[in-house]
Amino acid sequence: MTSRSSIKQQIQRVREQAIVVAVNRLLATKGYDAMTVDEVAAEAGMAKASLYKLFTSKEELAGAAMVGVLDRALAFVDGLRDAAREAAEAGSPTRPLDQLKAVTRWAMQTQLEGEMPSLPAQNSNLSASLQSNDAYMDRLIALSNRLSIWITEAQTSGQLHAALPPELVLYTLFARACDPVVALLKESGQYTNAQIIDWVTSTTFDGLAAAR
Amino acid sequence: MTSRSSIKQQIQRVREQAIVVAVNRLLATKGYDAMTVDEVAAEAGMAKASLYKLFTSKEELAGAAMVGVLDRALAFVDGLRDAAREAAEAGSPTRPLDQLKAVTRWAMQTQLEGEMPSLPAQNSNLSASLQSNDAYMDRLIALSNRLSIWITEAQTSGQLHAALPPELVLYTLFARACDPVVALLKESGQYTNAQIIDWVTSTTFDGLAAAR
DNA sequence: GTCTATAGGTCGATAGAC
DNA sequence: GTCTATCGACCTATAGAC
Repeated sequence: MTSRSSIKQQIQRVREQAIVVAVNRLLATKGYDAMTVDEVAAEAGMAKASLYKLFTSKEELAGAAMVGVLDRALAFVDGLRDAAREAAEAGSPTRPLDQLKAVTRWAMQTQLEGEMPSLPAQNSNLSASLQSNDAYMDRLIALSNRLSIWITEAQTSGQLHAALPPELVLYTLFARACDPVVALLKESGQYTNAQIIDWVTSTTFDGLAAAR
Repeated sequence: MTSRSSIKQQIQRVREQAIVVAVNRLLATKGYDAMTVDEVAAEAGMAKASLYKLFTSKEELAGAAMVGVLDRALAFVDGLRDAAREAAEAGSPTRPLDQLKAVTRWAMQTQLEGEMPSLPAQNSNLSASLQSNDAYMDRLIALSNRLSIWITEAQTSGQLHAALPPELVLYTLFARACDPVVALLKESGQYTNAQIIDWVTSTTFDGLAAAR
């Protein structure tokens, strides 16, 4: 009995994952409004009715995809933190500023790979739905907290402009994660991904102006 | 005859303007997808059918609003250019970098006033429609050209990081004109518009990192 | 005021596992 | 035979277009 139910649950998990992967790609390529639930079902290889057994609305689909990226971001951040801890014990501490840069680069890489889902900034229904989505909010807050620690440390140690509100720095990092500039440079087809990441990271932290 | 027809044309212009103003505000507040043509007609104070006599599609409405902002941007840029010319003749030249900063501040101010229409980055139909809209493309190119002159000058004179492709700088300025960070800071309600503009301009040109 | 297409959301028939 | 997962077909509201 338990094994039967466990197998069913496994199958269900697999189908859920197929859906989330499809949603992630569609959100990354077409955006929320242009994405239709029919497309999601088709790309996940099942009927729309089956999809609606697992997710109750289009908004919930978006929420699940966002939970997915936030989990990946948290895993990356925790990896960085652990590496920094080891490095510190080995006598070569990591600067918080470099951790923030690494996260930024990870986000841009994800975007360049077409794996960064992005939602419309202005959509009150969707925003409301996300804000009442506990799985999403927990991860968003967890990620914000981890980043805020590095931001504050970098400001205290004079690596980040201390006059800026930490909030502004945090928002800026989130905004750069889906910066249209990255997509525009990629579309131009003239630059390598590595080049794009270097440049946009550089403008984010050091600005457009020449070194002073 | 001619006067009657001219009056009709005047009325038509007024109605067109009412529509464009409505579209501009709706695009700035709700975005393209959430904006309905019914709302536009209601806010412009006319029946939807009348609206469709003047604009043949929702995409054309968006195009007209974009032409509107681009015209305002061009007017602002030309004002700056003329002022700089006079100042130069009076012996106090203006740095191209400061011109670019002024344009950035103007764009953020416009956004904070809820007058910056913004379109979804990813919407192939809309993009295609805009790219075949001559009025829009002419102005976009005109604005890009004027900004590119300043960008190149600022790079040659060492005010802007010369290793960055001018294209990247241009894209970044356009992106900052509808930067979500501005909206987020405004929503937090903790800062004045002037403060927000100063901070975001500063991060755009000098970055998040502390002065080197 | 009407038409129509689209897309979010539902339902009942079917099939396969036990 | 029952139970349940699945899916094609369906419904309906909305919004663009005339």
